[in-house]
Amino acid sequence: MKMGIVTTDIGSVILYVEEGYLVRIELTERALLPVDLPPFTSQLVEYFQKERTSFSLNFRMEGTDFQRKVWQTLMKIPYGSIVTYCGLSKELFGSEGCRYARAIGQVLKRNPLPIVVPCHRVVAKNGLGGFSSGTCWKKYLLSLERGENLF
DNA sequence: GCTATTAGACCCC
DNA sequence: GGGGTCTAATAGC
Repeated sequence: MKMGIVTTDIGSVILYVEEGYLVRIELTERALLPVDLPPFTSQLVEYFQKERTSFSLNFRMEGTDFQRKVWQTLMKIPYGSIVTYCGLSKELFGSEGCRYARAIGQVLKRNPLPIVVPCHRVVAKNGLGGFSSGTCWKKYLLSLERGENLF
C-alpha cells in the first residue's frame, strides 16, 4: 500500500493507494512531512490550493448497498454547495421524509474517502452536523470551497 | 439474533 | 437552550 501526504493550514491529509486505486483518505490535525508522492496526491494539493474543484481518479469503495447508494449520491453534490441529511434522505427515498437522515449520518461517518467523496457538503438542518475527523475539518473544507464561514 | 451507538429531526417546555 | 422520543443502519457481542 502506497501513501501520500498533503499538508494544509490545519493538518495533514493522508492518501492510501492500493493496486493503483485510491482506497482511503485520512484527515489529521497533526502536521506530517511528505515522504513520497504517489498518484492522486497532486490532485489533493491542487484542491487545497483552490485550483481544482473535482477529482479524476480511480478509487475503490466497498460497502453495503445502502452505503454505496449514499456515497454515489454524494458524488453528485457540486463543489461549494451544501445539502442536508434530511434532503439526502428525501432524494434517496422520496416521500419517506427525513426518516433515513440518521442512518445517512452513520454512512457518512464511515466514508473512507473524505474530500473526494464530499461528505463535508452534508450538514444538519439546523447547524453544521458532525464530521468523522473533527468538525474543524468540516468547517475548513466548507470555507475553502465557499470562501465564507457558514458555521 | 439482540443490544448499544449515533455525523439527525422533531416536539415541548 | 435542555430533555425526551422516533428513527434506521451498523458494530459488537
